[in-house]
Amino acid sequence: MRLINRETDYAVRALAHLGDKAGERLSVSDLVRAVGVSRPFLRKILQKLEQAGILESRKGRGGGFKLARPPERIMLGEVRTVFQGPLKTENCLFGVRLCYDYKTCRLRRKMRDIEGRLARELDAITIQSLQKDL
Amino acid sequence: MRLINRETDYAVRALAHLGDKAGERLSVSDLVRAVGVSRPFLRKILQKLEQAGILESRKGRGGGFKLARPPERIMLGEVRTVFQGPLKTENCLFGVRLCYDYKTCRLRRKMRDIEGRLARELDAITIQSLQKDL
DNA sequence: CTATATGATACTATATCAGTATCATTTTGT
DNA sequence: ACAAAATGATACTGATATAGTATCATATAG
Ligand code: FES
Ligand code: FES
Repeated sequence: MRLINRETDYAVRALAHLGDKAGERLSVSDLVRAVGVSRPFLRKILQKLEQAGILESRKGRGGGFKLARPPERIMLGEVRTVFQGPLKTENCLFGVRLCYDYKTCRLRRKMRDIEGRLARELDAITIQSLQKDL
Repeated sequence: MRLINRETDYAVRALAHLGDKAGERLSVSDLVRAVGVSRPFLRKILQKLEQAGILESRKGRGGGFKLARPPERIMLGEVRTVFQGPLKTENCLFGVRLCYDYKTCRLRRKMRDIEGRLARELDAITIQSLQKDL
């Protein structure tokens, strides 16, 4: 199992690069160079980040993307959720269906605690902490 | 992302049921009843557990499966690894390829720590702790 | 008013997950 | 010996998630 997939990976690299540039707006071309991934794929990723409110975009000549917030307020956990969904499932963390006895299930509580801790740890990593020029 | 998939789920239920029976050998038919999953699928799961050294099997009439170890020495993390592979990847936890600068990568270390903690937490949950008759 | 940039969306390919089917081999009871 | 009852090994199929591409619409600067 991968905790972090390709889209999240590229997203974080792009965000860290934008963080390096201290709030500047960059074009997809700039980011393609920095991240090292195909242009159409990165475009899709950036659009998702924009929809999630992590990036702000501007269309037209001279357009591009900039961070919607300072890099110390963008968390790895949040970025991960955009591309891979939340860690928690609604009812039962353990498989799709319910256990034979949901009410008395001890594992459910334990797994919930573990996933909660994991989520907090992922949220403790900010984009700022991943910038080059720290 | 699911921390635990279906195979691991069913495997744990089967193991917990075997634990309830205190080292008894049970047939697939017994376990199908206890776990509530199709017979061929459970068979595949049990065979993997046998290959992993978590179950012992006996063929032929009156055969079946029993725990290869006491339930307090079978860990959720180990079972999970049988079906979903290890948490850690060799080089870089972050995506498939290396970062632009592997040596100076701060994220790699952080993710390694997080994954390490997660693995320890999963290993702290034993089959015994999930048995009905605790 | 056009070149340049992103927005929206649909499509394709590949990998992983979930589940089924089949035949071989071992063991036990008669 | 032999048939019934069990698991072993393995190949196959369908569904879902991941990874990536392609196309046309829309906004903006000059
Ligand atoms: S109710 Fe889902 S693991 Fe127990
Ligand atoms: S080297 Fe892989 S995340 Fe940095």
